[in-house]
Amino acid sequence: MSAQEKNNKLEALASLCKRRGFIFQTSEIYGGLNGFWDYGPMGAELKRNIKDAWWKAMVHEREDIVGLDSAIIQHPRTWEASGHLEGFTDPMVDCKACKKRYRADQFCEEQGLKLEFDENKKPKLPEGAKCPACGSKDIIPPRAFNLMFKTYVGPQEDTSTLAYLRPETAQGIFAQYNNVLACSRVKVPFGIAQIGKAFRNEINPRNYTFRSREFEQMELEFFVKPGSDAEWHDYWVAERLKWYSRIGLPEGHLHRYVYGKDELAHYASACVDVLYDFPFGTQELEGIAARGNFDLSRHQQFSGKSMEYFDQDTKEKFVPHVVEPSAGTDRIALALLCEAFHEEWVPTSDVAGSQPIPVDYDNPKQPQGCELRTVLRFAPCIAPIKVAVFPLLKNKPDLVNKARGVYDTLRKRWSAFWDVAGAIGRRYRRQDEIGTPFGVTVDFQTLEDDTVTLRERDTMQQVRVKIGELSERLAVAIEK
RNA sequence: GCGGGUGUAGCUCAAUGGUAGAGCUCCAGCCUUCCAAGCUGGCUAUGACGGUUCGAUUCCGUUCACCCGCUCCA
Repeated sequence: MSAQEKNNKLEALASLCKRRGFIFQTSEIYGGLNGFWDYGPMGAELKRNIKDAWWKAMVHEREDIVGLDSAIIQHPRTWEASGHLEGFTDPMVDCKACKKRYRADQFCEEQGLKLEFDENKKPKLPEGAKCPACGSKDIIPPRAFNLMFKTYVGPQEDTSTLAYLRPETAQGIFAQYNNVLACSRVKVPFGIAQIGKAFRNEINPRNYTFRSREFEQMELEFFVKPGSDAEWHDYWVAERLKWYSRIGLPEGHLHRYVYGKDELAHYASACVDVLYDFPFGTQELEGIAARGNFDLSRHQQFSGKSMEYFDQDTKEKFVPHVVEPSAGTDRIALALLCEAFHEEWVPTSDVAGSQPIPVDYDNPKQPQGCELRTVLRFAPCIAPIKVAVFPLLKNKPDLVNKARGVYDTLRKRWSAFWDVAGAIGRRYRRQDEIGTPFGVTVDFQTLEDDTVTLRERDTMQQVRVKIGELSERLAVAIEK
């Protein structure tokens, strides 16, 4: 795909997302706010389905993982212990002459120098630093920048009440590790799962919703016996890839990035990123890290509370090591939208043949005898609406009443959609655009034999099904 | 943060220093026996603030947002 083509595809997708209620710019009426996005009716369903699928796979279908929902604002000491207060920053420098930008530490190392810090811990360039590209010494000094959002707890606004919006949900898990252990009767190896918002004051939000300042994480901390880290890390990488396949991101469209030893944090023994081929590049959806006992040890040190685990079987006492699969809900939502998004030319006459033709974004010309169909091919478990119900004609009360009955039955079990407006073809296409996998139409034959047509989104094929068998038939596809 | 681009209706686009248009969508009605048909009617817009001007959507400035490149992404 050419760069232009990718750009056109993302633009077409963003336009659809707004038109059909998936994603809106936040505070749009006030001109928007950089790095923040809202989800409309369809987007809210989509995200909920992603989170439900994750929770189901990680918590409900397993015996060794329990859930947690910790506060967004934690005690500030949390972030001292986690290292975010100190190290959650990447000072940058710019060359005034050639406009190149560097990370300050890398900029210095490249010329055999070391980034210095003044008495306020503010970074500054050492003597003699110059731009490696053009040799200029006219460098904009490094700007220190902590990515945590600050706020104040209570009426006083001073350093005694300073607090932070969490930059990750994980630390809430570590901080409650003892309580969870005491109440839930879990034994190592076990995990604590959490879904929630996190906040990072990114320097440069980019790529639609990909890098946002407010985002949702789905994190698991899986506590294991020291020494079994590698084995469990491999296990979770495989497990997570299986999950992506289940929600409609096949392994062929994902990539694994295995960190080299020199790229790992000093306490980590392994890290694998799961990447997806977005139109704007191959980018991270999830990081799966083996973090040793760094986090629990740090909280033990900063809180003075023991984080040791006593193994009844072996009579050993240890601080468990942890494997952390940490996924971004919004990034997965965007990946699913990109993966599902298809525009195709569908034939309206024999001139065009019978097969739909995918749109060529470099040359989006309409073939003769065709019209455009936009369709989101979501996996049924992810689709915001599972089934739409239509009476064939809206001015025939018998059809409308009969269809209404079918709708009332189906909506008790799934998110369903009722539509009587316009020609039947138009109603099908509207559902295609929001990715509804099934359409059920009540026609005149229904009044005679109690069968309806069941139309499948991707193939547009229809089969006749007894109303009484509809639910079971849908369940097979939706709830697998 | 730097450089480039773009902001007009829900979407895609047009136009103009002097009444802002179209197509699609959406809503209502009619019609319609399975894939965006047709007819009638309707709602909706110059991102924000300031300046120049008799008059600014148009020119100028500032700002905000989005896209691209650089950069960054624990």
